[in-house]
Amino acid sequence: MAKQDKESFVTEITPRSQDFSRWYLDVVRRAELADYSPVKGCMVIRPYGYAIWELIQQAFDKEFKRTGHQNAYFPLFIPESLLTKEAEHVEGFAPQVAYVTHGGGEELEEKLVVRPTSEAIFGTMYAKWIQSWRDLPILLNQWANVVRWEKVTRPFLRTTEFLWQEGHTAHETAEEAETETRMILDLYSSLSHRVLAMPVVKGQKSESEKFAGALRTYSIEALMGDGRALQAGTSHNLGQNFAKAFEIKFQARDKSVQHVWGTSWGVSTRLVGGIIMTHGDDSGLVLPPAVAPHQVVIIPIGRENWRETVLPRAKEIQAELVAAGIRVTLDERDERPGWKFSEWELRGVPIRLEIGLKDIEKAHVMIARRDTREKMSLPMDGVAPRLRELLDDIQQNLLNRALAFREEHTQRASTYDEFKAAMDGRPGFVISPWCGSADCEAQIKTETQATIRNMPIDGQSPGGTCVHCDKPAVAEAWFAKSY
RNA sequence: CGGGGCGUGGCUCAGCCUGGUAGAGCGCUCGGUUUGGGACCGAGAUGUCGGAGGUUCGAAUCCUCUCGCCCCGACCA
Repeated sequence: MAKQDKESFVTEITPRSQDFSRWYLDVVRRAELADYSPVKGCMVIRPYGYAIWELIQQAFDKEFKRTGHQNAYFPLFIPESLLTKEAEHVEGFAPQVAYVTHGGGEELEEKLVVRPTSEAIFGTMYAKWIQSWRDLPILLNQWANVVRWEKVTRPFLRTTEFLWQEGHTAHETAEEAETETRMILDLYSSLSHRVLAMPVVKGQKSESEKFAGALRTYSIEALMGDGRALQAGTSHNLGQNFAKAFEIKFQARDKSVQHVWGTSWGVSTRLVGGIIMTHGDDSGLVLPPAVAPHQVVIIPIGRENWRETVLPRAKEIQAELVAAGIRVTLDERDERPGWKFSEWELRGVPIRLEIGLKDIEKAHVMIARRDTREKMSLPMDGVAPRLRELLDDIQQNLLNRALAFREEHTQRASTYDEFKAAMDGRPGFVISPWCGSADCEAQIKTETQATIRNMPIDGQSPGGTCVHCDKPAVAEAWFAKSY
């Protein structure tokens, strides 16, 4: 706990500048987003945190459906033999897999793995369902929990069990699979910007960072408030790797028998952590209106009998806002207004609406926006459409602010000296040409802790030589220390 | 998994070195006064001191083991 000066109204939150990690944990705890559970590495997502996740889910799910995907549900358990079918896949996930060895009081003949991801089980079922090119494409998604045994965990950012969405598709041609992979990447990027107000860099992962078993992996990478990067979503072109391992075959238009081309892609509850670390400040959470469980909180102000004098009018305004499609809550608890202000700021509610007798007399209300802390007076008449606009403005402002932050924390380096200076200086992205060698990548990581986050698809052509060695560069890579 | 730190009421922590009836602030409950930026007064409730073993007449305190959390590194959505 850190005592604050009088100007920041919240106590028990460590200032960001003092200790970013602690600040993050304080916000998660104080805003009641999540709590530690009795199980190591597993958190309980509390109602407020879960409400944010539900809004994220809704926004993403809508886009998946719009682009032709259907939801389904596949089992939590996967027979060990299935997971081991794709060699690179097993190797990648083996250290993180949890096993079920007993059931019904007896030892199982074949161990079951608790899914760390579901390519194996989707692949197995796709092999049964696909016979003809007419069965393609198959475009499925599932919202599920997965388990990966992690050594170091942090709420939302890395937990042993986490919630996510995983899309699994099968296509007739390589081109279609690549189109799907890239389309999803674009969709993730667009949702990140529009809904989470979290700018991301779209790009391809290096060979060493790609998904185990994929042909290639694309990711969206966001920059957190402490200058570290967060992988916020991945989209994999699986090629025919899983199709061959699971014998997912179909008879093509030319009568030949071929393997399907697969993709898989996912975003997780990690996005909640991304929102916290992108927008939050020393007073707590700052939520983009699109994912704020309460977009407006109404706080009645009054002396003795505010319940009689102010509350009825507050309820009318609440009804007006609800009718306008705004998520609004009225805080009529017996607490002092100042206490409520702090409490809702800590929870990141975008707009606070204060209404007291003075306001009712003048037929206006007091408004305070969370992002800029600006206060203003608005006429009661037409308050709903005005707040609607204000919410849009806050959403846009948060994105702009995050974009500006990323600009300030993105540097270019063409020599290794410049690179190291940049990494030691202002934390953030450093864009540099790279030769494509895993050795260079590994050495840079050892020496600076920075990794290649990705290589932007629409990035500039590199030119010149690798930032680490003197071989010609093959790509322009975005480096950063990452979560 | 290595290095470091920490586990005492819901939260933040004191007490441990030097063993002897478990404490503070905040929060919570009740009553009252209050209410436009985290109010005040009064009265209360809340603890197997993370867990297990040991040493001792006696352990929050000493010893051993163990579990969990945090920070820094190696692996990952």
